[in-house]
Amino acid sequence: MRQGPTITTIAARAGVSIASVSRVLNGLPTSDDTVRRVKVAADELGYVPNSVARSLKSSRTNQVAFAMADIGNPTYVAMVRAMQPVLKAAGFRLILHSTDADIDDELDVLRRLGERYADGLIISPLRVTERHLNAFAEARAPVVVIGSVPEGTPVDNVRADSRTGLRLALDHLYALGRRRIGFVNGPLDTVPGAARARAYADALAALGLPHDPALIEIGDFYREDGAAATRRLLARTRPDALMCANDLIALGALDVLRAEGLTVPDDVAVVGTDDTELAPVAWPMLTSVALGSAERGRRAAELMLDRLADGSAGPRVVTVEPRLVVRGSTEGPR
Amino acid sequence: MRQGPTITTIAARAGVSIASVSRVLNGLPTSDDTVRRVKVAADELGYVPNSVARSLKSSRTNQVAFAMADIGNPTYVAMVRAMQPVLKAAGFRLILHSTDADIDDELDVLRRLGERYADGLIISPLRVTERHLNAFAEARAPVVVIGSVPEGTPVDNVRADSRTGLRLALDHLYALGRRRIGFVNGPLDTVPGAARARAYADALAALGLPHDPALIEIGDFYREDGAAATRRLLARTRPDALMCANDLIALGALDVLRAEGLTVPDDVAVVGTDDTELAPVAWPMLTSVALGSAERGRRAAELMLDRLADGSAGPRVVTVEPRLVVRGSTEGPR
DNA sequence: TTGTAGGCGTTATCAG
DNA sequence: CTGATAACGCCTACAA
Repeated sequence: MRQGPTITTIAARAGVSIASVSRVLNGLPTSDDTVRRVKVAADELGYVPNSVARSLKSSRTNQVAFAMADIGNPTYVAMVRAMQPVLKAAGFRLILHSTDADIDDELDVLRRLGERYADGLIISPLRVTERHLNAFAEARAPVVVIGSVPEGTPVDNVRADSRTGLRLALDHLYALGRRRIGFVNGPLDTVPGAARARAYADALAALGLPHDPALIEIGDFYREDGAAATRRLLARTRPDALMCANDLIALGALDVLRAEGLTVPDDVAVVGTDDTELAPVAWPMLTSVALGSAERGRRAAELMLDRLADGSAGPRVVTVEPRLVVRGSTEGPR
Repeated sequence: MRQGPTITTIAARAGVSIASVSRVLNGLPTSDDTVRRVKVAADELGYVPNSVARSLKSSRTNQVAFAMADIGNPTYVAMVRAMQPVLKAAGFRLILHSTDADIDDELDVLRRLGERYADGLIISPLRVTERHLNAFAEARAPVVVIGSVPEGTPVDNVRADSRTGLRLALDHLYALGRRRIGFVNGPLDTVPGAARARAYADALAALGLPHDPALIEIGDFYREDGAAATRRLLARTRPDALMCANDLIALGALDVLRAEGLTVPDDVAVVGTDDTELAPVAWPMLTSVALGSAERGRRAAELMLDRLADGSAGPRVVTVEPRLVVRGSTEGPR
């Protein structure tokens, strides 16, 4: 763990100037003899270039940061997992920020971009406030947002298509003969909560089903909240299907339905959202709307790399196609 | 996204030298007037210090890297999640490396520590080879290894205690009257695979149960492999309990048992290992040996911070206490 | 082809 | 208390 050699060390050892060392190391035209001596010296000393010095000179860190609410959430895990190989292949390291969806924390991450510790930031805020929009505009490095932002926001944007996603799910339930399709959503002031509320209403309308407020319940995005919300919903009405705003909520719904002695999917079909790794673990396995977390992560990383290669293009919007993954919680037992 | 101001910009604006600016920014004794002028200028310009330049000067990056096989694995997710707040509180950023358990990749990460992009590396290799040990010795920055390393390896080390963990599990099964306790393990040339094989044998011996090779089967650490291994095992013998080397394997076992028409836990009790977030999602909920992934992550981060604060101490070994989390897959159907 | 020198943005030392 | 100035390690004109 001794101190590493620098080009100065190598220059001394090889009997050449630091400029020559730098040239050899960067493959610039140099005499064969010099090349040989430098390579030998560098090899013997186990030279590894100092990336900090390089960054200071080049004002490039080869690091990209990703900020999300909670790395424990399977959706973000899927994103990270998909970003990683893209960034790595391009020679970038990935820095992870967990913000607990705390707005000040998120703004702090954006402000700190000014420290230039990363070349760009991919961020997936649960809520997008006015302050976020300001911070996006003021950001000192390229920002890619996962989750919809208003038209005209000066960032690249990767969005899910909840609208089509819920439409797929409700069509599927309708085709199975379900007509009283409940909806257990997350908070309406979050990006996904708001989007999914609209999407549910639209899908009902498209099917010509009535929009019955008794069939809608709201909790937070976790299993316990989903369970509690489902309990409240069941206390006042009896759906034949439950659309859930994410997989954790759906797990909570399964818990409650089982506790109430209702059979899934015979009595009540259940659909989750996000198609996380949890969906095929549940029993019955959970039918879920895949909003393409992995692909959103991948696309975000690609947008970032594009942007870093050529900063001039206008803000781009990429929408990822949803897919319905049908499993036992809607298709019948087993 | 304009270029950020530097202390030079501020100095000019405040009409003082860059030295004074630096002093004010670092809270060193300065006249009130200078302080005021510098702060105003810095504020107006939205100054944010450049961390790269700071790093070059201080040879500290305030970054810690974590290398693991696959961020999709819930065990690593738990570690990352636990490291994050510890590092963040100490002002460190977290860099993530996913190596796919590729040895060359892991060695590369170790070698690149010489680039000084991070102050230290936490690594959790699935296999620890001779080359790893060499690389640990040669590393240009502090290394903390999660997973056992041989005595005398010059790194801090956080280990799980599979031995006690499996002992807890087998005692539990024994107490429930199970006597034919099968074992579905992962590859024996991995750190956890080897440890768990020994631990299983020891636990059997302690209970005075015979070590029957027919009850042991090996696959990889994934659900499909666990299912296949369980199928092979059931084809030749009939256990009344299955100990599984991780939760994914246990899920595969549940799949196969269900398919065979066997009831869990009545016919066969099932125990997983790692107590991941998947355990309480399965049905029946999975009893699992918690080897403290989160705590191992937390402790590793703490060891790293200690080490960075004071490099002189000898290599330390921390062992995390296991815990058996009992759920429906052993205790009876709810 | 090679070496000298300046600069990336900070911090820290040293005179004044 | 303050300002010049020299590092940190690297890259790159520019000059030889």
